[in-house]
Amino acid sequence: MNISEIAQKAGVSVATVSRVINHSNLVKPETRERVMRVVEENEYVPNAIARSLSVRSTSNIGVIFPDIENPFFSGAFYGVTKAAEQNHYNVFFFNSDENVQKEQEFLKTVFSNNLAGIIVSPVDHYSDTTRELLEEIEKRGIPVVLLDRDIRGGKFSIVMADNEKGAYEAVSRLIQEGHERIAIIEGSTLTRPVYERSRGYRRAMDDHDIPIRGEYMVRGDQKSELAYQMTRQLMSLPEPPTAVFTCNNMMTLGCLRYLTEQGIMIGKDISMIGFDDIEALRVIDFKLSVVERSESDMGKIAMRMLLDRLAVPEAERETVVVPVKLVLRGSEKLQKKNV
Amino acid sequence: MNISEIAQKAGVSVATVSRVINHSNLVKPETRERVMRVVEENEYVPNAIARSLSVRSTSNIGVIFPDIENPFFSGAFYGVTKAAEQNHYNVFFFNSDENVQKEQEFLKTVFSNNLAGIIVSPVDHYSDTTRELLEEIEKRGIPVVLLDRDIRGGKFSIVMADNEKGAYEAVSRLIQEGHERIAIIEGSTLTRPVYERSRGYRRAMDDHDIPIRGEYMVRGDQKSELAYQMTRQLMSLPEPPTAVFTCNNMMTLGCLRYLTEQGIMIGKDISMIGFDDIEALRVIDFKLSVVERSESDMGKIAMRMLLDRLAVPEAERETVVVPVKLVLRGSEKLQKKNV
DNA sequence: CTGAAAGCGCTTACAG
DNA sequence: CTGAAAGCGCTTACAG
Repeated sequence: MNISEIAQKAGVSVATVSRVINHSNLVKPETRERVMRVVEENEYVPNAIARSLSVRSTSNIGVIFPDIENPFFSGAFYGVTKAAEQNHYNVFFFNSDENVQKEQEFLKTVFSNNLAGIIVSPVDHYSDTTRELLEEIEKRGIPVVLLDRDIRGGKFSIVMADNEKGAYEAVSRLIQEGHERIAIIEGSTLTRPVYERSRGYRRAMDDHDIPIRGEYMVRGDQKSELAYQMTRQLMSLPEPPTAVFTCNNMMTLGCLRYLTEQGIMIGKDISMIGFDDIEALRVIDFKLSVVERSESDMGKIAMRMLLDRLAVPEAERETVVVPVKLVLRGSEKLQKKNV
Repeated sequence: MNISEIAQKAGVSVATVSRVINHSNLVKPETRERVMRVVEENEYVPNAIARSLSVRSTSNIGVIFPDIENPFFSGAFYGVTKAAEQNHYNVFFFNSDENVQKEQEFLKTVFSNNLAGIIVSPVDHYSDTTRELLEEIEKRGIPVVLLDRDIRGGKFSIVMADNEKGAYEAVSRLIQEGHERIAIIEGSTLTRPVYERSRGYRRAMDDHDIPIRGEYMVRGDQKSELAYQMTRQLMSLPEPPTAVFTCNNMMTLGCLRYLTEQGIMIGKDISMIGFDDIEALRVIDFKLSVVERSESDMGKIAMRMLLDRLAVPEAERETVVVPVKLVLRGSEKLQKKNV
């Protein structure tokens, strides 16, 4: 069933049918009624592909995240789909797997798929190629909104958490508990959130006149496995840290795995605060203190920003910072007083 | 940059350019070379929308899952995107939120978006409307693959876990540990996995001549919150169960939350086995025994089945059952010997 | 208010 | 091996 069959059955031209289904107001009420009846009787649904080709844009947006299995991203993705659905947008999803090449492959399909806009968490803060691709996309009138991560030298709309503040408060708290030997597991510095969390760490240390020791700043890659190894490295130091701040939830898990395997008790033998809450641990009342934020809100806000840009293309790029909250549950403390 | 500009620059017709980019072999090598050079110089990428309109199908598949934040589904989704990417398919994602209406809304967009195929975990096993929509979709030549859940009276390809066996083994194990008062938190019976897990429970009880007590079979809705309440109901019974089997990971979390809040120790005061592993608990060596399966494999297999159907449309519908594994970590036991 | 016609950017029988 | 032309199903100036 296509538009010309409907036109024929309703005894009008395809132009008129098109006007009716697009709610144009230059069509006589009786005509509209007649057409609508035929449309309903035949359960006619216009072909979105043909429409897209004609108007040269779609109601499809693209989302490119590095790791959909990370609860932060699945939460943010949920927020995006929710907001998209309410506004009658469809969403394409691409998993970049923390791989710049893949990300760029996906970015190149934006044009051929005529996407209306994209939401991206770029893999590599320093990738000029990604930045150029994103700029090219914007130049062609397709708005880009970054989520959580941004990119050096770029001037894009972005929604992010108050990373530095979260880290600052977490580390300050550890200091208040009497710690000086505080480690940070950073994740690759390729991302801005990690950079800001690292800065929060350093500022907290500086403000409390605690010297920063290079061997306490280790670098993972956002994933669990490397954080596990980095934790082993930290704990093998001649003078191991007495507290650890981990920069994201997957790395928190890797760190916990090592400590658990070694029988090092969290909140007893070592103190710990992680960035991002971990539902399963909260549920069983495992005393992990965390910096938390609302993932799904971040997704909704990103979609909202995209819609705004779509409505007013020449609007200013904006930066939205969502609040974080330090939730203390006990792991920031130390029972053995060996600090 | 479109096909006719390329044709002009290369001094050939658009038909020839089309043949070149589609790897048709009826084009002279020299011509092909000349065209390819122009294509590359101009970084020409064909418009996928126009191609779709012309060939009346796309390289886009749709995925409709009830809850992307559930690690089972985000894992399966990861598998789907991975396999899709390798085969140059894009994926649309819809979150049905365990809501039949939303699911059906999405299903209706399949035609207008010219999807090549869809992968679905239907919300309601008994929804005739959903079944009819899926049948309509197949009738129009668009293959449907169900993942994890199926639908009554439908005849679709499906990939699922060996649910009954998993439940049977879990419950049998609890019985071996000496339990007779074993509860099951079922989730809505609207889904087949839950139905099969329930059957595994009953068969295990029957095989060991343990009478099944209605008050021990309670019904959640796949989500955490209701499982929490059902656990409270169970534990408030005059004769509360001594062991619990939970039918999915979200319900396991809800159940754990209640027990933890009440200070009921898992593996000490009560025994427990859940369906689906929970990474965060494994990492901290929380002794939860579970029935595990590979989520991402299920996603990959679903995509593989879809591709097969796309390649051979008249192929038989198939059912793929992926294996499950009972992983015992201690929560199946009971330290207080009050069984 | 309505229709005829061109156009969106491709593909593909058909003819040569 | 190659091109002219029709067609995919819409939208939208243009003319009336």
